[in-house]
Amino acid sequence: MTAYKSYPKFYVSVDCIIFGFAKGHLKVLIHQRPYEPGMGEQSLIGGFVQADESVDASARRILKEFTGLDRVYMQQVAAYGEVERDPGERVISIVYYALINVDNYDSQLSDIHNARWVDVDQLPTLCFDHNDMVQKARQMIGETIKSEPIGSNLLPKYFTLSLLQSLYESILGTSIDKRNFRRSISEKDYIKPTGMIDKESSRRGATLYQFKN
Amino acid sequence: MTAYKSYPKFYVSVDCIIFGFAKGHLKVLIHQRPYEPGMGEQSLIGGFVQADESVDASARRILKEFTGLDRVYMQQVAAYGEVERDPGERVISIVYYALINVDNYDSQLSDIHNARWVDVDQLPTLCFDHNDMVQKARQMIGETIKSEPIGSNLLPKYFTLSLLQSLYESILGTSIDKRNFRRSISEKDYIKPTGMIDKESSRRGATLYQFKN
DNA sequence: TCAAAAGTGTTAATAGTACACCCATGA
DNA sequence: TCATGGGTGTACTATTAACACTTTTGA
Repeated sequence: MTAYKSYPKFYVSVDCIIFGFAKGHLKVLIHQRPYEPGMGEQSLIGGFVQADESVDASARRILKEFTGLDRVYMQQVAAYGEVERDPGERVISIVYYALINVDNYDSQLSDIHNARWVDVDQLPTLCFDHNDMVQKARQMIGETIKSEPIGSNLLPKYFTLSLLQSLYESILGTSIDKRNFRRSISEKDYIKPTGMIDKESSRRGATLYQFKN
Repeated sequence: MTAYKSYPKFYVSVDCIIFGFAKGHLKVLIHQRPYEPGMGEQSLIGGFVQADESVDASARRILKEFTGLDRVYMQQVAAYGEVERDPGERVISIVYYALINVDNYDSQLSDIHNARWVDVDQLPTLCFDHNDMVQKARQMIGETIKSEPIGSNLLPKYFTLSLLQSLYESILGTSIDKRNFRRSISEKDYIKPTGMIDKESSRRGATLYQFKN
């Protein structure tokens, strides 16, 4: 037996900040909250931790419910534990972000939940503390992308250097010099040219790259 | 009313990694776990979140119970949510670290709880996932001290540059060149000389500094 | 022929690293 | 007088930032 009986228990939710990259901008998947309190307000994708699953597994389950995706790059952001953060009942939320390829998920699932992509720089007011969560997650990916090739999770298999640069610019919220960017990327040795040429986005055509291994 | 009734609730604990700096080494305050499961095992300082307090407030309360200290520099580390992490019952733990001055807390309180300082590089095996927690927290302060003057929380009011350097070395786990260290610190402009001389730690005497404002 | 995106090097500034000797003092 | 920790500067290397023009091609 344990000595825990005298302590209170709490609902524990998981909120997922699902990032995607489309039309040159970093996007977040949001939907309308389907239940009270705050029904109809804009909300991150979330759910409650189940008794038999770890919090990490809960985040993976919720992501799969909304996207059909498994084995996605996810990281914990933080726990949010203010007493009144949910105006209905006390809920402690543990937040994760996920990076997905917007061309490669089950959009029927997200449609069922009325989810939509919104530009991270033009987020509407979300319910509760969800805007804070997005801001923090965005800072985290900004730090991470400086040292790890997490862009591979957001881009199509083949991509041009210009697209890759626009991803970095969108995540970091800065503009980057093209020559400096290309040099720093080539030094990092994450990507390799495929020999294929993309003719869609320019007349001249641009070399298509892919992430290594 | 809320729609949450069908979801399970969980015990939520807070574990505090209380860092101090003594005898040239970064230390952590640990004690023997006072209840089952794992009674008598070495453990971080922890407790359960109460119904009417935020998780942050819970961390502050626990810190105060063990040290008497208020208004301490604390940061959330992460939430730990594996199903079996506590072998007794399901407990989700939210971890914080705190930085305190070892000369300036109520050691009677820590004595009551049989707490003791151990070198972070010589930690015994702690219960559950507590060693993982310490490792992660230590990485965090290593990152933070590179850009923020958090040393002010760990050092006495007046300190020599040698002591400050030994703090950085202990946190980062590296040795630092004395001249390079002094240059980088003076560029950062965190500290100022007091004009006082410390005669304790050297024959010649060393200038005592303090953190600005 | 021109608009639009692709591609390509050099220089300057900054930050970080390596390295060795003299000083002041109390025991 | 000597052992101990205090204090100081310079050269090299690596990283980052600034900056502009030519190429290709489809419309």
